Amino acid sequence: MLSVQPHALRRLDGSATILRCNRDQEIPYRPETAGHWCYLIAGAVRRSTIRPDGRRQILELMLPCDFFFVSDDQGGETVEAIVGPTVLASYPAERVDLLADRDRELARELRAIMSQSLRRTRDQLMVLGGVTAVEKVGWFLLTLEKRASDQKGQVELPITRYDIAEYLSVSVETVCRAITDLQQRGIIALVGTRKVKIMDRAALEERGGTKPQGGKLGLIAA
Amino acid sequence: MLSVQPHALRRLDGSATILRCNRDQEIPYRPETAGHWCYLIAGAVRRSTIRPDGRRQILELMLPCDFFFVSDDQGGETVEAIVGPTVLASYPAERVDLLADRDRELARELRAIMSQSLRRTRDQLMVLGGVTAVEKVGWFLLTLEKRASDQKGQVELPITRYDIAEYLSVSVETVCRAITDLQQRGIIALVGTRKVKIMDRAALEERGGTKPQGGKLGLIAA
DNA sequence: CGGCTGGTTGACGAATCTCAATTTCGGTGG
DNA sequence: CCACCGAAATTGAGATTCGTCAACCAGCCG
Repeated sequence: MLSVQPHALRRLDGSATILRCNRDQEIPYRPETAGHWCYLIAGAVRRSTIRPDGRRQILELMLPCDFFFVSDDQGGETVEAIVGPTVLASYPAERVDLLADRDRELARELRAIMSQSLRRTRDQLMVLGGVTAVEKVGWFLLTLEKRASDQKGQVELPITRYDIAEYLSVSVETVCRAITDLQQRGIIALVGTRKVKIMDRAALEERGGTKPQGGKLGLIAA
Repeated sequence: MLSVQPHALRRLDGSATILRCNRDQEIPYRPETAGHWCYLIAGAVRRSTIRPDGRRQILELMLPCDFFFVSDDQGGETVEAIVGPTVLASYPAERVDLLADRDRELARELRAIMSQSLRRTRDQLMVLGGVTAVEKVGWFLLTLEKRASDQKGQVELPITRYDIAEYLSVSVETVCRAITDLQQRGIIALVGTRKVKIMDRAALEERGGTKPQGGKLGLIAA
């Protein structure tokens, strides 16, 4: 995942296939490939897995301009579109590998992409780890604002409460209660059910604690 | 992190520096570098971060034969030895990058390493996510057995209960209680406090649910 | 209008955290 | 070799948070 399109990756454009997906539809792939890299153009995508107890855990959330890899054998993971029309560009892994073999810049950017994906996963891990439900939701809102700020201080929620719950590993009800709580304390304000205004960022960061470090793109910043 | 030393990485040996660390000592680095890759020879290493509430979260646990990256600017993360004498080989990032530019096989192996690190982090994330404390500990024991099996069905715990607690995001007391519980049900047996025999693997996997997928090394298995 | 999905709120119980006390283990010095 | 010390490990009791179950509201679409 990467929010800034690195320029070396542009050289892949020639081998791109445009995919359009509906809601809850798995990202398609051609069985003859070893997987493919995707660049998300519009919509939202989740990488998720099912727990033995039947609940779903969202492992990664992709938003427009993110770059990510989809293996054909996800080993229990599924990658699917979450919202209405989701559009993405797909690049066969073989071709990417071949290009990277000859293009050192591309190779480094691929490492940078994975590095950032790793960083985000670690951030998510830290949040799941311990903080309270309100803090989890607060962190989620801040993260989302950094990644997909509608306007400064305003976030359009691209996903349902259920998805948020599965992303943060809490029950839907708890997500609702947390949002309500933040609202009543004047830290956020809801516009409809899918748009959030951040009224008191400091409080949100303090409670959420974990200032999500959106992350510059270090060259191999693990 | 990688438990199998890929052979292309051997070509780095020329530029290796051997580091020896004591317990709780941060992995040293030279300020003039952009970071370094490390190959853990003996001991154990943790990558951790401090939560706003003061608690520490272990984000990654490195065991002998693991390969991992240490950035000089960890952005709040620290990487340090956990046990007595920890020995590792260090390779400056610049040199690795330069070599990877010319060595496609090395470049691919680097991607594979990061890919596995990502997979493990996702596994950990999933465990933190929802399961009960007993299941967390069970999963941890199984994972550890796969990565560092003393003998089959026997695990030497390289780290303290406190570290386990910080890795699994539960309190130390809860870790103890979980271990006691597993013992009383005959699923595991303790030999001293730092060695565990797995008596009933099936039960452990079932309860722990999440069968930790130690992970073969797919070439770019994201 | 009726059904359905998504969202919200309340009450209750279970699991975990916190605080506190106690025991075990390892090493260190006499 | 033994006594002693501190860190690690364990156990208990009470407080708190969160999940579950259940009811209810609000758009949306046929």
